[in-house]
Amino acid sequence: MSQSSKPPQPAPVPTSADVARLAGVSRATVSYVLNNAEAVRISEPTRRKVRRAAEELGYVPHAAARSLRAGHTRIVLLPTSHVPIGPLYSAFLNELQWSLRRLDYTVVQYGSLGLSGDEAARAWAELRPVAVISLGEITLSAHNVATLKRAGARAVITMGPVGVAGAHALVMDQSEVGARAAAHLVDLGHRRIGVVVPQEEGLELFSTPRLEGARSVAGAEIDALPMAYSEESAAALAARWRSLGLDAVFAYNDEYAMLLMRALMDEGLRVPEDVAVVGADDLLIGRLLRPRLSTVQIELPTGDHLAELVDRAVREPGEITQRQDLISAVAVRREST
Amino acid sequence: MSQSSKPPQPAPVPTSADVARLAGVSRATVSYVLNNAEAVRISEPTRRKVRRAAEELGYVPHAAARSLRAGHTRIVLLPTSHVPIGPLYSAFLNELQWSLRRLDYTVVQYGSLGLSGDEAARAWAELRPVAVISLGEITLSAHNVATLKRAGARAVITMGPVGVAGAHALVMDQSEVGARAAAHLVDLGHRRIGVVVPQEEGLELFSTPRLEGARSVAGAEIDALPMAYSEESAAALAARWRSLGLDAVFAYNDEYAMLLMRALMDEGLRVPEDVAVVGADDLLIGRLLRPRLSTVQIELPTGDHLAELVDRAVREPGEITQRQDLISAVAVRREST
DNA sequence: TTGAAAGCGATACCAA
DNA sequence: TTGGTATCGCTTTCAA
Repeated sequence: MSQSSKPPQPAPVPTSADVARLAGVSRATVSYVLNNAEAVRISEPTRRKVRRAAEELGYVPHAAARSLRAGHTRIVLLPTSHVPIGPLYSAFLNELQWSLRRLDYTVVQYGSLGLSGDEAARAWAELRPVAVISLGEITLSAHNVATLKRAGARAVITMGPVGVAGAHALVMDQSEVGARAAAHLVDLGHRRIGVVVPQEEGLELFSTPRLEGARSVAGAEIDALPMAYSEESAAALAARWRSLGLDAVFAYNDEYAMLLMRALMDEGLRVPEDVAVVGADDLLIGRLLRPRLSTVQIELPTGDHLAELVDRAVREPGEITQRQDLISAVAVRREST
Repeated sequence: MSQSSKPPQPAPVPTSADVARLAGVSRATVSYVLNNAEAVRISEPTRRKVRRAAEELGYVPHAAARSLRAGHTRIVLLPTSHVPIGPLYSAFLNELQWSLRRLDYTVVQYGSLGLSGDEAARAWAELRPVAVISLGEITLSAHNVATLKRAGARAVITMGPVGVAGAHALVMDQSEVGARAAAHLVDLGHRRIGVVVPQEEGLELFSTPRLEGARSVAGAEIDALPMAYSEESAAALAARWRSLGLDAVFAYNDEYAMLLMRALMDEGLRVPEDVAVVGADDLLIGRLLRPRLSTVQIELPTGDHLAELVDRAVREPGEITQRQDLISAVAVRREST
C-alpha cells in the first residue's frame, strides 16, 4: 500500500531481523522463541508477539545460514540411481527415507547423473552432509570417502558389493542372489546354466556379483549371456539358444526372465522341460505368466534398521568399518523350473 | 606427525582461509583463483600455488556459505514421490535431472513422505530453492506457492492435474489418458465400461483425472472399480464381475491391467470376447502376456523441454501463469480389446 | 596484482 | 527476561 511502484523486483525474503522488528524485540529473542529454547525463559506475551509476527511475514528460517552457524547439518545424502531399480528397491528406499525423517534428518536425494566418482564426491561434499548412503550406482573410492569425511561426513555407508576403505562398509551382497538361483537349478539336476547379464549401463554393480555368485556354486557350468531389455535382444538370444547347449537360465531378475521366457517359448522351446528359467525379485507380475515364474525372493533390510545404523554411526563416529550382510535370498519354485 | 595426541575428535573441515594460509595469499585471492574470476588478473604462479594448496588440503567449498553470501541458490527442488511411479516417469525424471544439471542447477530430490502440504512447503522453503517442480504427490495450495515464492523461489511448477494460483501451472493432464482409453473402447462398440481406481494411497492425483477423463467421453456408462495391487483384490473383483454387467475395462495402467486380466481369465471369462481390457503406459511386459495387452501410450514432455521452461521462468520471473498441456496420449490396440 | 574488510542470516554467549 | 554482538565460510568492493 505504502509503496505504489512495485516493479517485478522480487520482494526481499523476510529474515529473523524483520520478525524482530515487527514484534518489537531483538533477533535473539526471536531465535529463542522460534526454537523453543529451554535454557531461556521468555514471557508468554512476548512469545505470542513473536509468533504472530513470524506468521504474518511468512517467515521461514534460512537453512544455509542456520547450518553455517551450527557448523554441521542434518543432511543425509542419498545419491539417486539413474537406472530403474524396480519396485523392491524403491520400496526399501522409501522406507529408509521415512525412517530417517523420523530421526530428524533431512534426506536429500542427489542425482549423480553423468558424474564421475570424484566429481560426485566433491559435489556431495559441498553440501556438508552428516552422512552419505551410496547405494552403488557410483563406486566410491577410498579417496572419495576421504573427501566426504574431511567435509564433515560422520558416516559413509556403501551398499555396493564391495567394501570401501574408510567407509562403513555395509554390504548388501548381491552374489547371494546369484548363488541361490544357481543352487536351485543345480538341485533340480541342471548342469549347464546360462546367466543373463543386462547390457544396460549402470546395472553392473548388481549383475556382476550375481554372476559371480552363480559361478561360486559347485556342480554346474556357467555361461554369461549378455542381453538387453528389449524384445529384439531376447529374441536374438532365443534364436541361438539351441546352439548354446544350456538346460537352464538365471535371467538376472524377473523382468529379464519374463522377457526371455516369452522369447524362448515363441522359439518353440518348452519351459521348464527344455529349459528351466528362474528370475529374481519375486515381482507380482511373474505369477501372472504361464508357466508361473520361479524366482529368488530377496529380503532387504528394513529402512528402520538401516536408518538406525546410520544414526548410530553419526552419533558415535568410531571407525566402525565393519562388513555386515543385511541381505538374504531364498529361491521360490513355481512352474518355470 | 607433529600432534601426537589425536583423539577421535573430527579434524576441522578445511576452509578457504586454510588454503590461503598454506598458499601464502589472502582469502580473496583464493576465491578468485578457484572461481576463475575473469574480472581480476592473477599471475600464473599464484594460481598454481593456490590450486596446489587446495588440492593438498582436499578443500571443498561450503555450499551453504556460498549461497548465503550470494543471496540465492541454484537449487531446483524435486519433491520425490513415495509411490512407485513406473519406468515411464522414472525415465522422464532422469532426463529432467540430467537436463537441469547441464543448465548448472543443483537438483535436489526432497522426499516429502508423510508431510502435509504446509509442512512440506515450509521444509522446502528453508532450502531457498530457485525453483520447485512438484510432480503432484503433494497438492500445493495457493498459500504454499506463496510461501515458496516469498522464500525466493522464482518458479513453482506443478504437474498435477489442476493449476494452482500463483504457480506456473504446467499441466500434464492425466484426464487425456482416461479419455483416450474410453474412446478406444467406445469405438470398438463397448457401452458399459469399468474404470479401475487403485486403492493405494498417493495415486489419486493420477487416478482421479484418468477416471474423469473416461467419464468425459460420450456414448458409454462409466463405473469406478476400486482395486488394490494384489492378486487377492484382483480375484475378488473378478469374482463379482459377471454381476457388474460390464463389457470392457480401463484398468488404470498396464500393471493393474495385467493383474486384472489374469484374474478375469482365471474366472473363465474370455478376453476380449467377454470383456475388453485396456491399460496405460505401454509397458514392455504387457506385450508378453497372451492375449497381448492393449494400452494407452503416453508421451511425456522431454526432460530437456521442461528444463528449459524452468530455466526461462527462473531468468524472467514474469508471472507466466499459463496452462500448458505437455502430455499426449494415444491408444494402441493389441489383442485384449 | 593482491589484501583488508563488510556482510549474507541465524544462533548463543555474556551482560544488563 | 531480554538485548548486544561475535561468529560460521565465502564473495566482492574498494584500496593499496
